[in-house]
Amino acid sequence: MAVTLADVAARAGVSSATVSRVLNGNYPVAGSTRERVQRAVEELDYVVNGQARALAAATSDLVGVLVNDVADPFFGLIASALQSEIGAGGSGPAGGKLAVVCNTGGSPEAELTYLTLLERQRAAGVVLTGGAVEDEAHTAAVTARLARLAASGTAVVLCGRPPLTFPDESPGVTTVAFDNRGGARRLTEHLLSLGHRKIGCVTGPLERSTTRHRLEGHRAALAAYGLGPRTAAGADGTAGGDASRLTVHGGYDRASGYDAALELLRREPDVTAIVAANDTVALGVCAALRDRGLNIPGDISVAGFDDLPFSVDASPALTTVRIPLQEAGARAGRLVMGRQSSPPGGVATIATELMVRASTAPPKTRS
Amino acid sequence: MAVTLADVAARAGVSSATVSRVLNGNYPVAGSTRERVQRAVEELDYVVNGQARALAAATSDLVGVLVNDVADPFFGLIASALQSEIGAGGSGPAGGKLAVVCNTGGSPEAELTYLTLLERQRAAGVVLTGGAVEDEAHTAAVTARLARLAASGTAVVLCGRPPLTFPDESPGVTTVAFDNRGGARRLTEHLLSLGHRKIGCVTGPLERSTTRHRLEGHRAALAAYGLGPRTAAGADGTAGGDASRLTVHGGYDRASGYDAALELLRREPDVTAIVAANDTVALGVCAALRDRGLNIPGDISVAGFDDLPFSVDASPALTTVRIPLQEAGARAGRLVMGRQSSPPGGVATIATELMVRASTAPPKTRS
DNA sequence: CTGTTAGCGCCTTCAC
DNA sequence: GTGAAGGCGCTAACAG
Repeated sequence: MAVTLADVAARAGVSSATVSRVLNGNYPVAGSTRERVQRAVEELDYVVNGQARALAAATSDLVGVLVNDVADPFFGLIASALQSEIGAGGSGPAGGKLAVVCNTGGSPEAELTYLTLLERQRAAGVVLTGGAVEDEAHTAAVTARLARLAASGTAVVLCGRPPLTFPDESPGVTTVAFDNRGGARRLTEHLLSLGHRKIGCVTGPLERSTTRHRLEGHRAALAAYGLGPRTAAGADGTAGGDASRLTVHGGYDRASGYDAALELLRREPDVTAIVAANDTVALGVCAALRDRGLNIPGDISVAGFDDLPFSVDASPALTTVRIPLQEAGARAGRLVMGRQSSPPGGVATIATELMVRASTAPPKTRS
Repeated sequence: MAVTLADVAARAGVSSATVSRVLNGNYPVAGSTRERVQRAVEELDYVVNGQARALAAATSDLVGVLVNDVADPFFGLIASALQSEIGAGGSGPAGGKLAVVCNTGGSPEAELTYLTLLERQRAAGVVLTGGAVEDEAHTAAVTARLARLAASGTAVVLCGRPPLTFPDESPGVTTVAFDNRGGARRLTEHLLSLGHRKIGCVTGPLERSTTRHRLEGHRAALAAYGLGPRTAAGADGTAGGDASRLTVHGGYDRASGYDAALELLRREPDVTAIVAANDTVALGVCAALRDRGLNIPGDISVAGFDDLPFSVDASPALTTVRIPLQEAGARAGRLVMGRQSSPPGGVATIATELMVRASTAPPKTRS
């Protein structure tokens, strides 16, 4: 079948150990011998067997990357930057790993299943991206799994999800977190400062950390303006500011945005602005508003989140909160490769930036 | 360190061979023994060593996916569908492979490098996506490499690139091709039928097969309308239809579209329509036209290609050619897994569909 | 500097 | 049905 180390050794007239040394280059070998070996390798078109090497050396060339869906630009950008970062570099020890991309679809079970598959492969590292599902049992399961991976030498990095707390001392799991809360707060403050008071909120799935953080930021901004949610008792829903009535939950997809916008208009026709769960959802919101004959931002302002590439080309260009996803992905890549030291406390928080564009404007003055 | 088969065997009071048989389930084992083994596995939190298994059984759980860039929705959609297809299914033999995503950035060298890395890993399959670089030496190198991979049992699938011709009998390399030529032709015919005669063409990188095919389709449509490129001799550039002057090459990115549109307007201010290399480029074209104060489609019509998700939300909604990328990716996944038989001739051509939306309209009548 | 010798952890004929 | 033994291809001590 395939040519092996022994074949090369035979052809070069040396022992297989010598060939191994030449290949790995981390051991002194005489120049003439080295050349002979290299020639034999070329002539035989020899390609090392990574699995055998991995088994013998107890190393791995694989790094797992868990994403909800690579087709979603949010994850695509992270995965791309990450892959480029770990794939580059020499074919030596700390360079040239392969990225194993796993679509979990946001399913906790899939997450655990892939974690098992990666553990099977004795992956050199694992990166979990995107918001976490905030279910106690699942969090515990993931924590335990990651602790085990880390303990067995797998580098574990969290990117875009909140840090995990481990029972024992931190097993070296590092986190690249996004400042979703701060970004959301600044975004809502921007709308408030424009004069909006009835701000609809189309959020993501209830159980995800990203959803919660963005919602918290939004509410914090409202509260600072005295528009916090009132206690349910005695609330009659007359005055503006009823946070729960102005909040609609949905998925992180365009269709959810479309539906949620219609629902919002039904509940509160006077809404003057809508903050969406992310840019994709915002596009759905915009489409719904247009279909209703509403002008953006003339009649209603709309804002997204993430600043995905298409946002600037949307109609109108979307006001949003920028997350430097490629930087984050690259950083996660460096961390998982051990090319960059872990930040103090094991958590690096990536700042987010408000991008004011054409989809937000002061509310229409009442006619 | 990690718990091994032997540990499980010891705990269950059986031989390691028996444990192996229980795990793989492809051999008769007594019910009681099986239960004992399974309990031991659970109690010890045993996870098979994929590398050792791969080495011993000469199998692999890895499928390589070469893309230009996963962050590009075109590739992201293919990769996503592919991953979901191969990742699903039981953890048995023909189910549950891991997708190794490799960003080549369109570089021939990177392509070969990753092919080597995947060969190292003895990948179960390899899928090359997107247009090929049409360089003779490189094509030969890739062909040789793929022939070797295929010969050694690796399933090789081409997705979105033209079929390769192998010196010997076809080594079972199957191709999922896109009808770029037909799609481009119908798109340009659409513009011609609207009355356009000076149609600018912003194409992709010269050396890529996708670029060539789309350009061929475009030119075929023009030729059918008697607007083919005139022979250089005696051409004075007066009449419309000078294909080369109306064609600008660039990359497959937004910035290229922006620049190319400006260049096109410089060369030929009377252009009434522009077909772009793909949707991303089209967005750049639209941005440039807007910045020039031109209305789309009032002053100039613009069309894209691929029908990426954001195209429908562009301003105005983009007329484009739809390629069912997820279907293609899923099919490539099934083919590489051997779950679907190869099409006759080894080539399946995916049809493309013209999507007429708001960015194209009849040309403005001369004032 | 180079060859020899053991395994890495698992699968897979063979016997029983 | 189950155990014993050999080997997958390579690396890593250990001698020399």
